[in-house]
Amino acid sequence: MSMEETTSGTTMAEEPDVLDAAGEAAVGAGVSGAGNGPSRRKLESRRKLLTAARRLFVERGYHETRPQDISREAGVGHGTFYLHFEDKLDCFLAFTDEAANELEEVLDSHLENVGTIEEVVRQILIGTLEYSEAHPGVLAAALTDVTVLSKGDAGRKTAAARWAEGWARLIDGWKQSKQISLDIDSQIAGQALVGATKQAGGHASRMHLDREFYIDNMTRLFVGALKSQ
Amino acid sequence: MSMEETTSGTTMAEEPDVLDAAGEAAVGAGVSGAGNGPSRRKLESRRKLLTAARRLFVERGYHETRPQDISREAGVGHGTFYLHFEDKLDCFLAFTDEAANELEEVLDSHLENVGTIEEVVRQILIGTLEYSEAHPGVLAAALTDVTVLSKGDAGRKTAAARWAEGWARLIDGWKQSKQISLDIDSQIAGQALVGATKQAGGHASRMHLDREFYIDNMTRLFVGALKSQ
Amino acid sequence: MSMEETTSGTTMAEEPDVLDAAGEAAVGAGVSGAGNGPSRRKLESRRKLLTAARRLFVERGYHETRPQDISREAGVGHGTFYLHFEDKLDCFLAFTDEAANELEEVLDSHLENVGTIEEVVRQILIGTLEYSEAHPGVLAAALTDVTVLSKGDAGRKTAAARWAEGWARLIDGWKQSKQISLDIDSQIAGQALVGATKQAGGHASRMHLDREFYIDNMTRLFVGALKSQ
Amino acid sequence: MSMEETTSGTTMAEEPDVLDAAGEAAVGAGVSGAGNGPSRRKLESRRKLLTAARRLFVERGYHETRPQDISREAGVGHGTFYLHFEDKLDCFLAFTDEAANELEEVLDSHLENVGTIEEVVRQILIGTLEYSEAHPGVLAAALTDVTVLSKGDAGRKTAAARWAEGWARLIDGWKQSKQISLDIDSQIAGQALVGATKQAGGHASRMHLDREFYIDNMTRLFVGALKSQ
DNA sequence: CATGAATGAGACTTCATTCAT
DNA sequence: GATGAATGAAGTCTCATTCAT
Repeated sequence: MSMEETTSGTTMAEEPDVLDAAGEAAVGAGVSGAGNGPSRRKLESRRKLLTAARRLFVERGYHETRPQDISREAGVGHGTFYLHFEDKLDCFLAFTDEAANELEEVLDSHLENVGTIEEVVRQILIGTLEYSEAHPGVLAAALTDVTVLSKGDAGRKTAAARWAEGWARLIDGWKQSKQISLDIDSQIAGQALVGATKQAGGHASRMHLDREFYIDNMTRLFVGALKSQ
Repeated sequence: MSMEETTSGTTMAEEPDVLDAAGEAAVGAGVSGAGNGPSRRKLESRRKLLTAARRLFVERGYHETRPQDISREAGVGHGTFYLHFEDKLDCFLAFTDEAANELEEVLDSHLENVGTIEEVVRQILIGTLEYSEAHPGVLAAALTDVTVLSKGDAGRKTAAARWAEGWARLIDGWKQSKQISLDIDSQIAGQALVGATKQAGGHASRMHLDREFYIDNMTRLFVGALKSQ
Repeated sequence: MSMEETTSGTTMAEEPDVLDAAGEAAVGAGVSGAGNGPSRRKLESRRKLLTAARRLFVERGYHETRPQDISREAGVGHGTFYLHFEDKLDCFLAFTDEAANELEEVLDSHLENVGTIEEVVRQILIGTLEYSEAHPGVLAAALTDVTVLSKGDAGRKTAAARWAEGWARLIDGWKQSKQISLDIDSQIAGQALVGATKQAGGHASRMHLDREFYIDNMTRLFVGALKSQ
Repeated sequence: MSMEETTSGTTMAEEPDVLDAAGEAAVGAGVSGAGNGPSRRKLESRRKLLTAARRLFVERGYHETRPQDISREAGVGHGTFYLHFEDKLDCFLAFTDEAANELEEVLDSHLENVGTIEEVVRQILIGTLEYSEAHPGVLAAALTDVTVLSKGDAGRKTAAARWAEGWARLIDGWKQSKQISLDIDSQIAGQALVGATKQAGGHASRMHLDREFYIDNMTRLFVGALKSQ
């Protein structure tokens, strides 16, 4: 399961690819050389903002979080926010993207050397649960649907869409290897599994369900759904 | 599958059981006699507001709809809104409740004389799709999660919760009649099915998927999930 | 010299045409009857805002005056401003319009029973000066050019344009009655006279020039210009 | 007609009188020897900024132009702006001054070997029009009144004031040589002519009036005004 | 019961200017 | 000298709710 990067209005490498080997040797005025990406300072600001944004979007939700709250939480000036993000939505999508990347990484690591459908499904559920426990509320917040809000950003993919596509790719693989019926539409199934995970996961978290119990149940449901017929 | 009425800050019969026998009685003082229910005039206002609210919540979403818009669309004064609803959220929940009632009615009618699990599942999906086509966007809007927003209304049940409970009741029945495994937790499964329906339904609608294709696929997935093991 | 009303985004009668003869007899809920213009209360708010706007636009200029300053000065809430004016520019144009109307009235009263070109010119200058002394700074502020700022309001006429048209109409009359040369273009001359008045008037005010001296000089210049050839 | 240089917060020769004999002398420390004027590098930056400022002030107006825009348009860093100008107003006044100098030069060249009042007036109008056509919008922008904005710069003369003084000097000359009446106040007349030119010129430009037509009309008006009585 | 004007906290965003590099 | 990231006060405008009529 893999999720590709989505385009962003203010995309930016999360970390400088390489720190200037010898910054002080730089050509002109002692700043960084020409053609460099964003400076270390700028990246630090962005990181602070993104961290603060995550905390607040998770705690309060999109609509209850104001850009100036994010700035204050990040310890930077109000205006700095708009230096790094076009607007509030751009910031939210950056948060969403980051969360999707992190989850993807966790899931990828859980999927090494895993064979059967059941194993894969179980590992995805375990990975998701682990991520949820390590970052409580992040997935729920990142899956918030803000498509209605988008104006020009309509092109940017939601976390849910990315996740559904990941499932769809797995399902297509299983169809090709004849492990599941060709009658299953990978898109529909992918969407359904994401929706089920989101809703049931929220329920499990609210109800403090037993971890094993939840995983076992969901695995059974998902495998049953996929292996149907 | 049935969904009970949820409590509302300003609950009120959706339709007057009986129209005032003598309309002119309301003209004079504008208030009907003591002990009476709400007057016809008041009910008409509420109906106009609720109809307008539905249209706007569906078209624009919760956050993009202002009470003033609802009042104008309803053709009543801005202040009238607050005679009928405690606040904007109360109005939204009234809309949500109404939609859930309508869907429940449709589903109930689809479930008369239906026997096998597969038939039930298929009829629920068909009923849901029919409702969605008759009232485009209403389900998506009604399933909007506003739990973050609720202050004192935390007790009111969301449409999704009501729907999940409906599924859970069905599942418990199937478990009792040994049609499906006792290992399936009805709460988890109910939540999962609702989540899957919501997400995949939105996908199908966005993609204009073929009706039969969607129903067949979803039925297979759901039945497979429930009959697993 | 007369200036017609220009259209406004939020045009509104300055005063209620007639007060309801018997307001308490009104049909419905005891408010004003159907089809009425704005209520007395609303007109009072608008008046307070317009008076405050005038004072501030005159004292500080357009760019240095904020809507919330106007609201505070008017003693109404910040939001009330936007109940009466689409935006700051709309408010400025309302001020501008009002000033033009007032000046027009003064000039019209000065132009009754005035015959020769010289008399007319002198009376216009005197009237303008009187208005300027009665309302110091208002003309200068109202003649501020904000055309660059307008977006959709491009159609609204500036005070300067209205004034220039007034001159042009007079000039056309003099041409018809053969009092001045047909070679004079009334539009160009009208614009030139307005520009001259504005600039020289500002100078006179800044320098505290003697009233008679200023009027005599300007009259001579204007009459000379018009009677040229 | 001549206009003297006005004092500026960051006055600086418009062009280096002599280019640094040895450009490489500036490379090393980036600062030329003690007692030298500004280095070539600095002057180049200032020129780029002033050129960009002119374009933007003309296209967008004072308030719609931000120092950052000017810097970007000039291709220099945002901070560089403040190395060359005290603030935005200082930059605007530098632009204004430059435009006034250019116009003055054009007018001076048009006034060589010109005798009669009518010839002088006509040549001034022609020169102004030529300048306006060569630099569209520059005069209008440079005549923008920013006196309200000035804080400590109250002493700096506006372009309009300089221009009016030019006219006044001419008028005083004509009075001395008895070509026009001694009753004409040169200050008032100068201001009036500048105002007339500004307003009517704007009108002509907006309406795309015929060049000859405009010049003829204005000449007649101005000469008539000056020769009055 | 109905109205719609009024409210004011607060939303999002900009921008002239400073300052560390 | 030059840079551009950072700043935060200030700007315009909105909107859920109240209240006088």
